[in-house]
Amino acid sequence: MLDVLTAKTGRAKTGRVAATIKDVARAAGVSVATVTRALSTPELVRLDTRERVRATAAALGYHPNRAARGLITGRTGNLGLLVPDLSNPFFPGIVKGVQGRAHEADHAVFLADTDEDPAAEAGLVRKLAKQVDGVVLCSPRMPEAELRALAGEIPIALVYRRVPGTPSVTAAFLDGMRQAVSHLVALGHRRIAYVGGPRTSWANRERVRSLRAVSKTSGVELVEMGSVIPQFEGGVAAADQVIVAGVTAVIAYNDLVALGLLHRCAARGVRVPADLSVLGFDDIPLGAMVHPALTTVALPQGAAGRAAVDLLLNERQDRKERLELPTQLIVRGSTGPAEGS
Amino acid sequence: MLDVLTAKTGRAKTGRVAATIKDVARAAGVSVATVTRALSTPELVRLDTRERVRATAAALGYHPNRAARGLITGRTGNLGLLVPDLSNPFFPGIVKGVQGRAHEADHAVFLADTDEDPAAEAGLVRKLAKQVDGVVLCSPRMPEAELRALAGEIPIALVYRRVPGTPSVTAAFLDGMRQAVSHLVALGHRRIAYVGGPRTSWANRERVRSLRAVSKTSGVELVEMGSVIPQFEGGVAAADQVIVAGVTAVIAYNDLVALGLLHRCAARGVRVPADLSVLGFDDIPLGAMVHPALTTVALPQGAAGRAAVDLLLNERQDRKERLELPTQLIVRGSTGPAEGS
DNA sequence: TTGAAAGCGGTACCAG
DNA sequence: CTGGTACCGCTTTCAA
Repeated sequence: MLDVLTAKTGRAKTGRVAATIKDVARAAGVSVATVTRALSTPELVRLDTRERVRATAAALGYHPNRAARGLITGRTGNLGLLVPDLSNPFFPGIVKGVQGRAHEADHAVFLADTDEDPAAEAGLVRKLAKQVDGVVLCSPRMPEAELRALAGEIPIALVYRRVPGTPSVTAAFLDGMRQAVSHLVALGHRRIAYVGGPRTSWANRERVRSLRAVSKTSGVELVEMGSVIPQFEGGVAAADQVIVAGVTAVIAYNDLVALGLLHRCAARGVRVPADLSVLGFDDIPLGAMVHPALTTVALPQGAAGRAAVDLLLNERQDRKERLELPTQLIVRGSTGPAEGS
Repeated sequence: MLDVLTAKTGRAKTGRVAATIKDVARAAGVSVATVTRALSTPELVRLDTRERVRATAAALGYHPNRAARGLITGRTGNLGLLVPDLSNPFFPGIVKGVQGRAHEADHAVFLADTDEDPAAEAGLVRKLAKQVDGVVLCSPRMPEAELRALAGEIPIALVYRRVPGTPSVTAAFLDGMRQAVSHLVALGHRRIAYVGGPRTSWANRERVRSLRAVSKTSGVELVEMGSVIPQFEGGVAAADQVIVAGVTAVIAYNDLVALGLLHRCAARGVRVPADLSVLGFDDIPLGAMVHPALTTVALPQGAAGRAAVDLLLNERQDRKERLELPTQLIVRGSTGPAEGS
C-alpha cells in the first residue's frame, strides 16, 4: 500500500500522505464511483464488492475528504458556534451540548469566542460562513438589524436571544423569576434588589421585564441597581451599594455576579443569608462549590446547545421555530429567612 | 449582478447564493485566473485590471471558498484543538489563547471536547485531520504510542504533555513545585500530603516526580494520597483521608481538587489555613473567588495556547521544538503557618 | 500581462 | 450492479 501512495504523489518521504478515493479504488480493483457507493450508499453495491472495498478502505485508513465532498454536495458537515466569553462557566456547558449533539450528527464544530465584543461577532460569523452548514449564536450582543442581515446569508440558530423569524432556543425566564421571587417572599423578603447585566444583553432585558412583572403581582418592592459587567468583578463592585440599599435580598443578573456579591459581603462582614439573601441565575457548577452555596435559577445549558443544533440540522420547513426550555430554582445556602421574620 | 448569480445557479429564489470566482470573472470581464491573481498575487496583474477586479469582487461580496482553495493548495487555514474537559476552567483559558493567536494568523479553529475519554481522542483528531493544517492536543490522555502514530499522520502540537520528537508546550513544574514547597516549609510545614490526578495524566506524573525530588532536598515528609478524578468531587472525596493523615498541609493535583478539599474541610469544621493549609495547581479564576482564596501555582493558559499555535504555524525546520513556560506561585489565603509553629 | 486547461478529492448522473 | 465522466470552486502551470 505504501507503494501505491508514494507512487501516486511522487513523495518518497514517508507514508504520511492520506489515502484518497483513487488509492482505494485501485487497491480494491474497482472504480472510484463504486468506492463512493460502497461507503455512502451500500445498498447499491453487491455484497462482496462492498465488503472488499470497505476492507481496503479500512486497511488504507481512508476517510473521505470532507472539504472535497462539500464542494459538490453543498453541505460541509461543519457547524459554527459563537460565544461571548468562554471564561464564563455558563458557556462551556452550552458548548459541550452543541458539540455532543453535533458529533452525534457527525458534524464538526468551529468555535469562536468574541470576548464580549459585539463588533466582532458579525465578522467572525462571515469568516466561517463558507465552511459551515449553519452557525449557533450564543447570547449574541449585536443589534437586531445586523442579526437579521446575517440570518439572510447563512442558516442561524440563536441561543438565549430571540429575534422574530429566526430559530431560537431560550428558557422560561418569567417562570424562573416567579419561582425565585416566590421563594424569597416565602422567606419573608419584601424589598429586593436587582443587579443587572449588560444593557445590550437580551437576557438581561428579559430578566428585568420578568422581575418587574412578578414584583408587581407579588407585592414586593424592587430596587434596580443598574448594570455591571456580567462577571465576578461586577458583583464585587455592586455589593457595597446593595448593602446600603436597605434590602434583605438581592437577585443578580447571573451566578458570576452573585458570587462577586457573596465575596464582597464576606469581606464586609455582611452575613449571608442571615443579613442578606443572594440569588443568582444560570446554575454554573461553581455555585455549588462555594460556601454558602448559591441559590440560583438553573438555565438549561447542554440541553439548550443540543436543541440549537437540532434546529439547525433538522430540515424543518418552518424556519422560525422557537423553543423555550424550562427553568428551575435550585435552593441552596445563600438564601434564608428575612431578618426579623 | 443578481442576474448573473441566478442565471448561474438557476435558482430564482433570492440573492442568497454566494458569489464564486466565475461570477467575479464574468462581471469584471476577465478570466478566473486573473481574478485569483488580482486577489492573491497582485503584483502579477496590471494596476487597472487589478483594481477593476477588486472592485467587482467587493461589489459582489466575494470571498474565496477556503475549502476549495485548500483542496489544491493543501493548506486549509484551519486548526484543530482537543481538550479533555471544557468544564474544567483551566481549559477555557487555553482555548482562548489558541483562538486568539489563530485568528491573528487568519485561521479558524475546530474545537473538540473529549469528556476525559482517552479512547475518543485519536478518533476525533482523525476526523478533523483532513480539514486542518494541524491540531493542538491539550493534555491528551492517550498512550504515547498512539500519540506518535498520530503525529505521523498530521502536524501536532502538544500542550501540557511531552513526547520525544513532537513539538510541545509545557510549564516548569519542577520549579513551580519548588516554589510551593519552599513556601510551605517557610510556614513551618514538615509533613505534606499530595492528592494526585489521573494516572494517565502526564502532568500528574510530572508533578509527582517533581514533588518527590523537592521533598527530598527540602527535608519534608511526603504523604501520597493516591489518585482522584481531576474535579471538585475528587477533592471532596479525598478530604477525609487527608484530614486523618496527620499532615499540616496538602498539595492538590489541581485547583478544582483543591477547591473540593476546601469545601469538605469547611463542612467538617477543619479550619483552613489554621488547621490545614491547602495549595492547588493551575490558577483558575475560581480560586480567587472563594473564601479563603486559594494559594496556587499558576500555570500559563492563554500563553500556552498561543505558543502551541506558533509551533504549529511557524514553519520551523526543527519540528521537535520544546517550550517550557515559567510557573509562578500565587500566595492567597488558603495557606498559613503550620499549627504550633 | 493574460487566458486556457489541468487537476485537487469527491459525488452524481448516465450508460452499459 | 458497475464504470465513465462532468463538475463543485479554486490555484497553478504553460503558452500566447
